Amino acid sequence: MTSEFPRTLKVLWGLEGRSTRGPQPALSLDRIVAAAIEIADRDGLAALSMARLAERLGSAPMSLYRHVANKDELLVFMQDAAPGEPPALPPGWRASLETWARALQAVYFRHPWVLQVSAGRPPLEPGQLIWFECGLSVFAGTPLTQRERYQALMATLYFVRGQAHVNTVLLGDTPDAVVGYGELLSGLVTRERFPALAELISSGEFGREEEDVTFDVGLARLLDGIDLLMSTKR
Amino acid sequence: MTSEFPRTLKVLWGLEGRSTRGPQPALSLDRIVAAAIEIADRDGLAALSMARLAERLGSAPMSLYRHVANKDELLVFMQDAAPGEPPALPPGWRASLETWARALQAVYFRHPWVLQVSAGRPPLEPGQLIWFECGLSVFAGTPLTQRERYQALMATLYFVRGQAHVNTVLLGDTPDAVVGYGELLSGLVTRERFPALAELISSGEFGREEEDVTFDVGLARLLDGIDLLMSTKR
DNA sequence: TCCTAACTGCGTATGGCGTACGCATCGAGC
DNA sequence: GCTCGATGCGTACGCCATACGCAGTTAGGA
Repeated sequence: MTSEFPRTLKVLWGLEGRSTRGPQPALSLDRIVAAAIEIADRDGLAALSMARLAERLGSAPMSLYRHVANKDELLVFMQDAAPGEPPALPPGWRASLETWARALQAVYFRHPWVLQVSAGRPPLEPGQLIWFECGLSVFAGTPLTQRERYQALMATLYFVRGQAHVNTVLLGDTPDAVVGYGELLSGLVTRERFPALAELISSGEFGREEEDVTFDVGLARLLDGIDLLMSTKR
Repeated sequence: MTSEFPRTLKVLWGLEGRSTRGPQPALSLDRIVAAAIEIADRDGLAALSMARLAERLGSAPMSLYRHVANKDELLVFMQDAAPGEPPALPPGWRASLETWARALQAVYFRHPWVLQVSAGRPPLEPGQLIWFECGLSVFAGTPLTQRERYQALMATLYFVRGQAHVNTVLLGDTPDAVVGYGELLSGLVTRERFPALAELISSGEFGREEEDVTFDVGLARLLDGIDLLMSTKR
């Protein structure tokens, strides 16, 4: 039955039998994945090459392929390991879902490259499913149907991923790139072509916040909407 | 004043003067960008190489660099051109914002690679600002402050981008990859380790929808939340 | 005890990629 | 007709993933 699983999944779920023959391995999958995550965290996914990874591990590039089928498989292993354990949930669905969303956002900010790897299929890795399970458990005891729970969780996931993607992958995590943005923008935005945008800029409330609360405000709106659905069913 | 703009922006906003000297250009920026978008649409961003692009245009790879500084600049030009014109908005903020969100979603589904290019800074391209302007104009006449309008629009943007990213970039647009997913999943998900997930699966309402309405349902929840904010201020 | 077979590490080589550099050619302005 | 900037592009370089095969190591079976 487990023979129909691809090799990658067998390894992830610990279904792979291993013989003890041969020399003591100097490399291990765990060491490789940990080092790869370190590189991707610090220098970005583009800086992660098999050569650089091998260099950091003190081995030759081709040695990695004894433990990893190819770079894509390595990315799957990294994606599975990066999120770690989901958070402990407080009582109440709303506080729980907010906790889940903030914890997931923290994962994406710690490991922005996770948002750049493509799985090509729905998640089957244990690291992904644990988070999915944790998110679903939020709705235990609520009047939502199974379908509605799934939809509410996916809406939250979409929002969190979108926010993290825009603020880490799209814009980069360097606030240096934003210096001079206001000047460039006002040099391009005319009141005739961009009336609403010009009004936003001239209101002075655009980008002037000490801390970006857009995530909090948007998440609160989404949770309000889910709460409204729940209250109509009680 | 316009001299402080980087070359890329000057070209995009039509601020670049061009001399008429020299031979008739066989290539043009528009042709290059259009062909690049075609390749990225059909075969994905990974399949877009300068060599392949030149081949499609019937020229040599290095000829492209007379019109484009490098591949990153080409991606910026593509990103600016891909969205096209924003939609015409119906009356009413809610219908307008929903129209804007659906139109944006359609853009991301037509050009999934847009979600994979990194700008590194907030948007300054005219093609991006037009959509931003259109989105902001939705809130004209509502009681929301400028900051609240910005936050509501960004929340919608996050949701749309997140949904599109998960369903095109992360999962791929090939539904073939989903066949056998349910079998693999139920082979891995045990009721002990994944109680909520197991209940969702056994409810039979997981992935059984003829058409995925998760986007519509989630968007409705978010709009409900924005509506609630608005009604408290009236 | 020794053989054998599995397993590890890795050197070499190939094909693709982005692109720096420089040369030949073209054609409008003087 | 000369000039000078613009265009097209051939060559070359360094980086990338990785196919292939060889050599060294070690536990289990004879």
